[in-house]
Amino acid sequence: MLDKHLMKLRVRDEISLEEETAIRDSVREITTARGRSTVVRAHERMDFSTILVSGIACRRKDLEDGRSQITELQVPGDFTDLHSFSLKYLDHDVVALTQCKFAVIPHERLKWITEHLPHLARVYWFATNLDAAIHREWELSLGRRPAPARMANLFCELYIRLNIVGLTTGYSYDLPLTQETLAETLGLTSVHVNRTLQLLRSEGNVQFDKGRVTISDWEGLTATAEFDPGYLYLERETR
Amino acid sequence: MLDKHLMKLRVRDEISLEEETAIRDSVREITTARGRSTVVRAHERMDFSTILVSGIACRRKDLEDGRSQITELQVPGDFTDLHSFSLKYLDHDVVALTQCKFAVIPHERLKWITEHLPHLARVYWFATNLDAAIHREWELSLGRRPAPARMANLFCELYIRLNIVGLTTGYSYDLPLTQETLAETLGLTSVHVNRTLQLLRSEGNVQFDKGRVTISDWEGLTATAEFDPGYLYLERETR
DNA sequence: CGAGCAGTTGAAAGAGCTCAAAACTAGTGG
DNA sequence: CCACTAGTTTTGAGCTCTTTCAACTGCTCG
Repeated sequence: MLDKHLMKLRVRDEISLEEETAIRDSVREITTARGRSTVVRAHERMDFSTILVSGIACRRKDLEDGRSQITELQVPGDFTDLHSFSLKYLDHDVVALTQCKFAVIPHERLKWITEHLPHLARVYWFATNLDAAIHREWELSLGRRPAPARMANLFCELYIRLNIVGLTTGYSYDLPLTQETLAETLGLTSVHVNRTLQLLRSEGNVQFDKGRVTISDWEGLTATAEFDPGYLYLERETR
Repeated sequence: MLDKHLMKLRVRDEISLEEETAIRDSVREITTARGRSTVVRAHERMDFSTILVSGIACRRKDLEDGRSQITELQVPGDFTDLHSFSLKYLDHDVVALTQCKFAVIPHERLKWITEHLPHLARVYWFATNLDAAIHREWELSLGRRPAPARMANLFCELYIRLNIVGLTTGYSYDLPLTQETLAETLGLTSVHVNRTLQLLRSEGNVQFDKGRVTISDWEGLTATAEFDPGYLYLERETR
C-alpha cells in the first residue's frame, strides 16, 4: 500500500526499518474517491493528512468566476496534503482527477513523529519543500515559458516522478486527464492545449493520446522544454 | 535584529522565551549585501540559512536565454532560505534587490532545534509551508489573472506582509524596485508593467511612484485584485 | 439511437510582446 | 552651476501568441 511512498522517500534519503514501521503504523484507514471529486476543500479544518496510493490527484485553486488553476499534480506515493499538518487548513482544494485511493494519517501521529523521530520529521519537512520547489518551477513555466515549452516541461516532470514509483513503461506512462484538465494545469485554454498538443506531436518528441503520454525523443523533448531536473532533488542525502 | 522575525512568527503561533532565546543564540553572524547582488546561487551546497533583517530580497529562477522569473519577494523577518536546510542546495538564486542585511543561522543549529525543540521545529516547518502557499497563489496569478489583477494582488500581499513587521505607514509602504524588477515578478515585460501601472493609477486604487506604494482605496484594490488573504495564514494556532 | 462528453477546427478579437526612440532622473565631474 | 552620463520610465506602432466563440466530429454508453 505504501510501497510507492517509501520508494519516493528512499530516492532522496535512507529510511530505517524503524521509520518505515512508524510510517506503516500511522495509517488509520484507506479511503477511495471517485474521479473528478473534491477530496479536501480549501479552508476546511484538517486533523489528518493523506498519502495518494493510486490514481492522479491535484491541488487546485479556484477563482470566483469559475476560472481555476491546478498548482501541482500528485502521483502515487505523494503526500497530497502533508502541509495541512502545520497549516491546519489548506489554501486550495485537493481533487481526485481519476479514481484514487488514499492512506489516511492522523495529525497526532505526525506530531508524535516530530517528537520522537526527528530524522523522519526532517524527511517529511523535505517532502513539503520539494512540493514548494515544484511550485517554483511551475511559476517559471507559467510566467516565462510559451505554451509548447510549458507543456513539454510538464511531460518531462511527470515522466521522472512516475518513473520513481515504477509507473512508466519505457518512455511512456498513463495520464488519463482530459485536455480541459491539462489546460487548467498549464494556465491555458483547452483549445490552445489542443493546438499545442498537435504542434508537439508534429515535432515528433511526445504524443498525448487516449490518456497516455509517449515520449519518442527524450533529448528533443527536454530541449524544447528547457527541462533541468535539478528542482526535483533526485540525489540521496542525509536530511 | 531579529525583532521582525519574531513578530512574523508570533502572528501565527506562540513562541516561548526559551524558543526565542534559542533563535537569538543561533545567529552566527550578520552579513550585508549590496543591492542587485546575488546572495545565494542555485545548486550551490549550503550549510547555513539566512533571515532577512532589512531590505528587499527575492527568489529568482533564470532561463538560459536570460529570461527570468522571481518566484517570491522576501521582506524583513523572512527566512529567505530556510528550505536549504533540508534541500541541501537551492533550485533558485536568492537576490538582494536593495541593500540587505542578513542574520546567518548554521544548519547544525537548525538540526539541533529539530531534535530538542519540536514545537519550534514545527513553527519553522510551517514557515516553509507558508512560502509554498505564497507560491501557489502566485501560480494562480501567473496562470489565470490578467496583468492588472496580478499586479494589484502583489500590492495587497506586500501590504499585509509588511504591515506585520511594522513597515507600513498608513496604507503606504516603501518598495524600491524598478519596473523592470516588477516585470520579472509578475511574468510581464517592463513595458507592459508601465502601462498596467498607469491603468491602476487611473482607476484610483493604488499608485507606485519613486519606490513607494500608496493604496488610496483598499476595498477597491482588493476587488480588482480578487484578493483573499486566506493563503497568508494570519490566524494564531498551536502548530 | 440519442445524449453527452471530449476533441477538433475556423475565424476574429485581444492581451501582451517586441523594437525603437524619446523623455525624464539623479549622480558625476569639470 | 552646468554639462554629461547612465539608468529608468514613458510612448508609439506593429506583431504574435493565446483567447473567444461557435460549430462540427467522433466516441461511448445507457
